[in-house]
Amino acid sequence: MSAQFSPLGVLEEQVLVAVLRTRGEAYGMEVRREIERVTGRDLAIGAVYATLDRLEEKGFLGSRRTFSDGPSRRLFELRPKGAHALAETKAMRDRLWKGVELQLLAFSR
Amino acid sequence: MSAQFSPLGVLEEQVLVAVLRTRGEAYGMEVRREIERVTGRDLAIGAVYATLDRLEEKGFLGSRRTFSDGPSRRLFELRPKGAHALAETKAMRDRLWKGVELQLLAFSR
DNA sequence: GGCAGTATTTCTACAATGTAGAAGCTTGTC
DNA sequence: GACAAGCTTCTACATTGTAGAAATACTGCC
Repeated sequence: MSAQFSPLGVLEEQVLVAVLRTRGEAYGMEVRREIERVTGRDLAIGAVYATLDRLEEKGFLGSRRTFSDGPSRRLFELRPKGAHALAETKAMRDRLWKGVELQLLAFSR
Repeated sequence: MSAQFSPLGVLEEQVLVAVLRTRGEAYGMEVRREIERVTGRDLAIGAVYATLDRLEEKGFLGSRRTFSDGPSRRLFELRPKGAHALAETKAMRDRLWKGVELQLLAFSR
């Protein structure tokens, strides 16, 4: 029997999206900055790396080192498996939220 | 200095939305069924109650017991604080995803 | 070459959230 | 009162999230 899909965690999702957003520049510090820019959260850097590591272990991300210029970086890139997880997570949530937004607004009045 | 906003967890959000979706019928078993219907996840019932409890502790939900007909239920309702957290969580994520959706599609090709 | 400063990653320890399943309570039925 | 059905509570544990300090490597300056 097939294991059912389990959605990404909140930070996992944020990190994965930030990797997409920073295409080609997706290394730890920059991912952290991107999340800070977009969401306003200033995460501890350890939180970001821990998550990047876990996503790599799961095969959602790949990484390689750069040596060329400046300090060596660990560049991450999205893998198909990660793209899939991201899409599923989003689809699941869209289904959940469908029609609820208005209700939430109505509630807030 | 004000503590920055920290988004709801995935299950926390699902439970809160399910409470909205099942207005007036939002008790543990029904919330579980609603999440199952919409997302396809069949959660252990313990997971749902643990989350409901935590959300109540935080003041995001209120609950009261029903005695009238059939087995006694614990009915939950969204509180303003919960509605606020839900809206913030959604807004933060919408900002994050803005413009990325297409990129994700492009990636999948 | 030694030093200070900057950028980045790694490590360690812990807190919060998510998960599962069994046990317990109530009500209705026979 | 024994049993079944529906719902909630409890206990124990796994995964994810969080923080900050330590380590590493490069850069420019003297």
